[in-house]
Amino acid sequence: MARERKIDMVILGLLNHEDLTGYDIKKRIDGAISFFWKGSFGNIYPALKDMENQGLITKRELAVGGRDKITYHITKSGKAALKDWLREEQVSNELKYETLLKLFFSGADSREVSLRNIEVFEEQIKKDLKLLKTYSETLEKAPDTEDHVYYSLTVSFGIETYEAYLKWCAKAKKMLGKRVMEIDETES
Amino acid sequence: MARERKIDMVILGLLNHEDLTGYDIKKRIDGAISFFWKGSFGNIYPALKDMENQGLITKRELAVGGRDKITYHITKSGKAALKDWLREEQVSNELKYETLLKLFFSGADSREVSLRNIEVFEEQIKKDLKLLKTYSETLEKAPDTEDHVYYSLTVSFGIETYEAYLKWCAKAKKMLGKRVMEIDETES
DNA sequence: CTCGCATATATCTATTTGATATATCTGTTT
DNA sequence: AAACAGATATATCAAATAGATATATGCGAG
Repeated sequence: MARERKIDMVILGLLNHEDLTGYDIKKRIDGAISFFWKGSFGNIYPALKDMENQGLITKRELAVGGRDKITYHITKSGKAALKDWLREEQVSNELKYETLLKLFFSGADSREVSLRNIEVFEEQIKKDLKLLKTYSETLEKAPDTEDHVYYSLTVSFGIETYEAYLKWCAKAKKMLGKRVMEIDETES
Repeated sequence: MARERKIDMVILGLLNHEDLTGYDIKKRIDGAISFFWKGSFGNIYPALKDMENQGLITKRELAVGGRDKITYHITKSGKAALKDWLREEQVSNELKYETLLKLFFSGADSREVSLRNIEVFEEQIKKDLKLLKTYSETLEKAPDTEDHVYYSLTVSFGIETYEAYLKWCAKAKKMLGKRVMEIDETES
């Protein structure tokens, strides 16, 4: 990896909206963002420390009801770093789909196993698509602000691709299922 | 991460077909597989060592023309491990798209910047889609074997999703472009 | 014959992942 | 009011991955 810590940009992007604790940041990432990016405490907390040292964010320790709580705030330098990143043309877009990996090597086992793997994938996608559609419906009722345009575009990206996945699932099941039938016929 | 090293399964899947060197494995991963999985020397070579110790693969040192070359061969135990993995229902399917991350935080900059980011994405997808279609054409001319079915399914997955991406790009550009025009009109 | 590129193995650091440790706060149940 | 489950909150650890680099040989073009 090396060179550019992407979690920094996620954090800056979130703090650009509102001050947050590390825990809050994790919750935000686990929401709508999780469809295209992930984050864990294991990289959020160290990143917050580093970024504070670099002056991209500032710390505010609060004792809310006797409980420790560290809120972070984006600085001017942090906002500049966020903009610099947005304007960088080099991006990394990667798919990491174990289902496809399994399918690619499925010659090592029976068609039933491949079909089951496609079904598992299909079930997951259907569930996620349902969730995305609730996001979409909520958006339709919300006021048409500038931020909503971008949020809405990422949601529609998810919906379009997941619908394409489902179409592919149907085709794949048909292709593998047909052969299963043909073999059945030959065997009978 | 911990728990299950996925690179092991990629290696077993490849070795299930033919004996390969670490370098060969890297080349295979950088081919069609790279659309849904990645691998680096930094995890391939250590994995090969570990898996040999575990008895999943065996080493064959060859001195081809005085040059060192270590070929690996899958064992019965390795084949069993590959099957076990194929039959495991729990999978991890993740998208990691920096373009969507940028779009999500695009409220921090101008519409021109967002539009440019979508264009960069679109260009990359068009290039990749072209490559996928050459894979697809090659496949059509090839004999209709069992392994080709699975390879063909992964290729068609890529084609379908990339076409959905392009449709979304057109929609997104329209949505952002329109607003740019509206602002232009207000300003003039 | 030498320059550049492909082959080949290997290692290093930075980063990410996933799990876990620790402790407090809050709401519900008995 | 005690007991408990679950959410909040920070933090760290080991394992895995990414990306770069080091090193050396083979091979084909000019």
